[in-house]
Amino acid sequence: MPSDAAPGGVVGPEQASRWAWDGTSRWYPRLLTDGVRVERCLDLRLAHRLLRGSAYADASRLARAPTGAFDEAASPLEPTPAASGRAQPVAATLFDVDDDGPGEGLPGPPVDAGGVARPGAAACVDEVALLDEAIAGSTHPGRLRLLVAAESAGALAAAEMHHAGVPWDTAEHDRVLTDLLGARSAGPRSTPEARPERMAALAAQVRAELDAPTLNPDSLPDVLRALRRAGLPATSTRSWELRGLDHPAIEPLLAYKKLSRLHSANGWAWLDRWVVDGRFRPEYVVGGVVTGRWGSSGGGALQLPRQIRSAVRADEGWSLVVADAAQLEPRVLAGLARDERMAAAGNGRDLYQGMVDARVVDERAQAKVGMLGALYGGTTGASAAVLPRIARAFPQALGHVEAAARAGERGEVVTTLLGRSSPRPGAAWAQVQADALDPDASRNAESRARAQTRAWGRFTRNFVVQGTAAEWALCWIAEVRRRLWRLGELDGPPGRAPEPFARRPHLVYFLHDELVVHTPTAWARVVEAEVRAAAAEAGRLLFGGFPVDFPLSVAAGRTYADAKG
DNA sequence: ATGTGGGGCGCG
DNA sequence: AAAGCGCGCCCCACAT
Repeated sequence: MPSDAAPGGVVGPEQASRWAWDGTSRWYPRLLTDGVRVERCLDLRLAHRLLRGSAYADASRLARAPTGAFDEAASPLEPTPAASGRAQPVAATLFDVDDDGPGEGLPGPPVDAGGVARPGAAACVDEVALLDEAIAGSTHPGRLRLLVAAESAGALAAAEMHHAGVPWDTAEHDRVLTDLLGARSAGPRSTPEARPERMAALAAQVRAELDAPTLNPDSLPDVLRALRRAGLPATSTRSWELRGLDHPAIEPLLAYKKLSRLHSANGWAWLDRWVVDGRFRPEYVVGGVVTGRWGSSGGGALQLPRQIRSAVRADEGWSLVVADAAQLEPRVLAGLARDERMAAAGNGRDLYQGMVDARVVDERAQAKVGMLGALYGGTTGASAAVLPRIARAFPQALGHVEAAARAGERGEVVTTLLGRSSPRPGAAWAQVQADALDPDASRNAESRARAQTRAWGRFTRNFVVQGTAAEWALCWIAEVRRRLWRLGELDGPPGRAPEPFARRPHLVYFLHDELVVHTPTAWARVVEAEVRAAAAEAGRLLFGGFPVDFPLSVAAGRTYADAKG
């Protein structure tokens, strides 16, 4: 169906229809371009990938099915040829569903299978049945339904954030760059002359101090050679290693590297390429990370350095509400492991401070570093030193991640709360293990195998926590999205945000445990309350009545930097 | 010329 | 101060 026949009557919040399509990123952008917002969907590709890999559904027909169209990543549709002035046919299939909440049921039979489908409307219908069967026959149907619904809702949110864009103050960005880097150079790109003023000056200083007139400070071998020639025991050019060296070239070199990073990653070239009409529009890749976190492609959306966050600026009369979940991963672990003492330490307060108050550790910093060590599998330094105290205080929680690590070391699969399973180690992994078992194996082969085993254990240890935290975050963003839309439209003139968000608070940025809402300033307090309520709801969806809470730090401001305080 | 891999560093 | 997890992107060096 052409986009002007897009589902006018089926997308309002009072409607209960759900799109089932082979890729939200493929179909939703053009609906949004037409100002159409979809309340709910089932993303068949995302669901397929999740369910096929889930240990909860490993006995399903789906788990044994040969790979097919739904195993590949969704490719975006070709842009509509401008000349035709018409949208391509929509291949998604519309299903009628009961008015149940997310996770309470997959769509029923199709009532409208319109248009040309790739992989085909009929294939979509079959796929829905296959997925439904896999869920129904799984060990945890409720969890998998929730996961599929949350992942699909996340895909909608991701497309909407791309559509709305992050409001960007180009002049402020330019000011920051000029401030730090000095005047922009007029020299041709990819030549030393292209370096901004301050970078060029620092480069000259480094060359002088190292007596290396042609040194390129961007070249590792160059820098290493020059440092060695100056009698310094450098083995790399990592900042923290350089910091330990005593030589007049070090300070300008470190300063150069810092500026160079800003210039190359988020400098004027980035601004020209990624900010259009005052909006930064990154591509989010839902489920792009093994653990279920989102990835991004283009513009480094998930690595916006603090230095330039003052350039993220709400439109006139609008504000940014920035919320982040405090100590999300340890709290998720407390819920996952049903560790009541650990949950209690974080109840209504900073979890790390709670650990000090409960005399688990002496200082907040110890709590933080020790907890990170527990989550990541740290074995050295200050982290390892406090780990035993944390293990004594929270045996349930620590036992949970230890068990995940041991399973990984045995080459087994581990699974998040809602059912995302870790990949199995690859063929290379097995080969290294086999080599070590060979009677003639060298010391080297054995230690390589041991190191690899431990590394995979650290991966699976972290997987269950990071992955479940990602599930909490998906539920959070899905709830926020739903609640914001329910607030309705503000009276008065539309803002600069594109329809359908011109008069509505809307999500513009998401970063693992943090989100940003762009809202008319008059609504900032309301938005804040909704974002908090959504976090509480996410906790209930994952952990039911288990008493673990998820406090947020929330602030409103004109810029991202202001709101972060 | 173009692709690939590693070092390095930004984010959580 | 980093380490222990997960990413993306830059530059350079080196392969083709």
